[in-house]
Amino acid sequence: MKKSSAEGKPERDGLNQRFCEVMDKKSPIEITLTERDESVTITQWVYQTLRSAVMNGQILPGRALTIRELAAILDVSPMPVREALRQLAAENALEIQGNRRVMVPRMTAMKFSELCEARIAIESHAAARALPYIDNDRLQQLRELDRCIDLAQEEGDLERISILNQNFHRALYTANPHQVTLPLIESLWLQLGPFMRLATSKLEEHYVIDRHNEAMRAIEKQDALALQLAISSDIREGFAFAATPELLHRFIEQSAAPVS
Amino acid sequence: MKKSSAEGKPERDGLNQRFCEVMDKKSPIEITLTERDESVTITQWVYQTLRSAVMNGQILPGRALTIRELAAILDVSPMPVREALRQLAAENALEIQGNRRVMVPRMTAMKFSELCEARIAIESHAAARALPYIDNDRLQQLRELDRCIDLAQEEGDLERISILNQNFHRALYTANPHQVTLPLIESLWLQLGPFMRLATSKLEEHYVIDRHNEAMRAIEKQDALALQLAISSDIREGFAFAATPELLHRFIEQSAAPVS
DNA sequence: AGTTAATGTTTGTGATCACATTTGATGTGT
DNA sequence: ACACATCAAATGTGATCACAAACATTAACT
Repeated sequence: MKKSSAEGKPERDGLNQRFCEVMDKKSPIEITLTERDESVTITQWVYQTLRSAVMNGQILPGRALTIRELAAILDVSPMPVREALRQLAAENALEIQGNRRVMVPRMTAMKFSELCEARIAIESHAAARALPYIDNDRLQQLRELDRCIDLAQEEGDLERISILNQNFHRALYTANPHQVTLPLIESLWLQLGPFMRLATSKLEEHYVIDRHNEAMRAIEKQDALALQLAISSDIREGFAFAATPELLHRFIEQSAAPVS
Repeated sequence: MKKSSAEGKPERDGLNQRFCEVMDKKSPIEITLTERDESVTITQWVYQTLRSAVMNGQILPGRALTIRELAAILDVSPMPVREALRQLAAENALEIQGNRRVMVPRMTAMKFSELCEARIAIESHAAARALPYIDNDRLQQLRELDRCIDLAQEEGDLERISILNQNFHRALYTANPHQVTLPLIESLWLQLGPFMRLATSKLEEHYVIDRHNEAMRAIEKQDALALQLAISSDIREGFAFAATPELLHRFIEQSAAPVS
């Protein structure tokens, strides 16, 4: 089938997750590999893998991504990589330069600010639009997620906090059965990428008011304005660490490749 | 030498233009073909062609699009079609079902409403964010576009009105050099697709207040709220014809494939 | 006659090959 | 020593082929 190398390559045993690192001429690229479910296409698996890598900031901005290199890392043929890259580029997770080279877009302070404000504008809108559709089941689901987040916050499990926080927002917006903005919101999440993780890590320090509880009270009262305010505050305070231009600059510089 | 591929520059597709119609077992599919510039990759040309076809409502929703069929129509190999389809699907212009079949998503009254409200929320935000960056050049450019729209409106050139209207909005939002919402906005435009054209056609009948002029006065005064109001009104009144559930329903039914 | 099983066709997915363009290194000239 | 021309390796694009799953049609059976 797709196996062409006669070499006894290291078998993928029950280990659910491992790391693959390749030292290229440029900078090393490290991607978390997960077991591929046979029921999903290779392209989808590659897409999800690369998406996670971008979201987790495992690929540093400015680094040129080549199809063949990624194919070698993921141990697949170039074809699925090609399609996954194009899809991610269409979602603004990756950027195709004039050279037809693909890379993670570099972050700037202004762009970061714009992304945050866009998140606030769109997500508060999505929340208000979802409000009338929230039934008891959904409310209970949101409460459960909020509880889990609190739990994860006590344990300091940043990975879990980040994912659960996304799930909370997603569960809120998808209450609207005619939802059309979630793909746009997810695109913004992707572009904010590793900074969302930084946000959650800093959130633990400050441990501000639980805006999720505030949001739920607004939902119970069917108060759209209060809900929008809660969501806006949640997002804004999530990135409060970046309010200090100094800190923001440091994070951005950290992820910025040297100007070539 | 260097081509900005990501830029969707408005191409004058009025020159050599012919139609290609294919009668399949199902429903006929008719796509406007334009001359392919040699400096553009085939994939990009296919992408733009299919994108225009979707935007103009030349492909009726629910119709299954197959790679080989489109490849035959466009007289290219299946490969560029495959990539273009995936890209359009990532932009929510097309929808991939579980069957791995691709089609133009069907429109519903509620979805239409959600798309309009999303447009208003995001575009008024983008307008406000662009306001501080609008200089004299940009203002003059907007005035010129507004003038052209008025001209086209007198001539009743719907095609031209639609394109110029998009250009006006684009020119406004892109004044912000750190713009991040334009791709999201264009995704919404794509999803509204043929209805934007219907909107302009109906607009001619009513010929409401020129909201573009109102927007420009707001810009001159640097009045963000007034600008947001003008943009919101422009969008809402553009789809005012759909305010009547009866009319909206007729348009949607018109483009809805029979339930299979 | 209506439902189900079997079969031939179509379609998406993935792999491999060919080629033009770009990249990066090497060598040359002033 | 530095700028420029030259050349080889690498890369994206596009085409073609192979195959399994899905589809549509036909045949068989209750």
